[in-house]
Amino acid sequence: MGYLVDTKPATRKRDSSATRKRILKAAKKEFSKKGLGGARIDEIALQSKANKRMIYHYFGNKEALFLKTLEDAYVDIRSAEQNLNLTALDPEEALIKLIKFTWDYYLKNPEFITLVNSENLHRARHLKKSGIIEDISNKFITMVGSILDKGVKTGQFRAGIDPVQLNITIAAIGYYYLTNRYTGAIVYQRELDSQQAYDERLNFNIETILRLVKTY
Amino acid sequence: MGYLVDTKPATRKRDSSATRKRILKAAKKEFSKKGLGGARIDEIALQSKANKRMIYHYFGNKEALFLKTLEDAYVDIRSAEQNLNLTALDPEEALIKLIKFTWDYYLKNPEFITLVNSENLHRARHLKKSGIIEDISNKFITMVGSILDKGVKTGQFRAGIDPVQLNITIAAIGYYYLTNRYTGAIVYQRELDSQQAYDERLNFNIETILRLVKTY
DNA sequence: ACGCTAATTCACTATCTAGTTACTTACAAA
DNA sequence: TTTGTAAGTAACTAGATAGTGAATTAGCGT
Repeated sequence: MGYLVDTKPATRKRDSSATRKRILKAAKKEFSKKGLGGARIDEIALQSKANKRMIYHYFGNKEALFLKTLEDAYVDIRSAEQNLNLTALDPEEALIKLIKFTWDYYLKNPEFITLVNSENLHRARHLKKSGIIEDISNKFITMVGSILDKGVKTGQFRAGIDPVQLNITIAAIGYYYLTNRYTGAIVYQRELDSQQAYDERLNFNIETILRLVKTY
Repeated sequence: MGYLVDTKPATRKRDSSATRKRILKAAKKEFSKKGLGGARIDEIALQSKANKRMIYHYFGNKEALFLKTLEDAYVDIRSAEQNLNLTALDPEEALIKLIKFTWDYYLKNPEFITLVNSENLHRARHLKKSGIIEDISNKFITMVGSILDKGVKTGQFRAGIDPVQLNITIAAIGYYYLTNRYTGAIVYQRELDSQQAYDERLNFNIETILRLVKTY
């Protein structure tokens, strides 16, 4: 009866990289849900089905695990941005694509926002120790700068816009809406987390940025 | 020698309202610094020089204390906004004044931002139970609406701008910059928390909003 | 088959932490 | 001066929590 027996190679019972991944996945969820202070190592161990001892073995301590989680989050968004290939596009289209991408990324990866918030609560004291962030951020900053330059040359955009301020603004109008949609719904007395509300906000954001940069 | 003795009424050794205030002040500091999960009741007791038992006596439990802290923060910013008397001004001036006020308030009351962030991490589950926020927010929302209406009548502003979206945007471009200035300094590789950086950001924000609403 | 190394487990600790029980004391009204 | 009440204190608990010591075992190269 051997021919009915599962013959695929038994999944490794010992697999450090798989365990690391499970831990990081669970850590991302736990830290983003409860913040650094509220997160529990025992919960991460439980959710990742890893022994708690392994967390300390691979990552050292809670704060180091938090930093690694954060670094991974930044690496992920920055590499997704690079894949957009914005520099090849018409500047206005490139800008719209960037706004949409940023919005969609925040919407589909809510952990990114809450992790970053948590880190800012601690005044970036973990990220300051990290070397990798600066490297991956460099390309991203120059990208928006070259979109702006191109737009100025074609006469579509005004001259003299600070690309860093623009970048911050593009992030801000999406990020703030999404982080604060829960208290926002109470303060503004309006449903902010339906698909329709999201669509309206994205359109408003595109208009905000285009009016800021375009020559009319 | 009696005439040199301190004759003013001895400060009350028992003063419930003073104790409540000390507790709330310490709670605001602790919650805003470490978030709901990271805050420690023992630390609040220590900083407020109140016995821990009094915290439970006056506020019930940690989460209820957090809610009260948050409510006070909202009451404070909303009443400050009311004192601006924006409706009497020229619409463009009113808008600029609101942008400046919002920016300055966030800058001078950093606890507001971190408390709101903490509450949003918990999906506003505390504020949802609060009745007072909706009441104080009402006037505020209509205020921006009437500034916009007035501006449309005088021909200074475009018609059809959603006052809630505008409001969210005004908050966003200030709030995001300030919450995220710590990770932002690393990502954008630029000092974001100097007085000069603040001034530049405020000017950029005013331009962003005016370009969004004005007819040219 | 053997033995080395790294992955994994288990049991443990010291400390912390939200919340409580039971008590003491200051103040003010009578 | 007495006395009821509310303010305040101290000591405690039960459970949680980050982190560790030491043993066990799976898989790999030889």
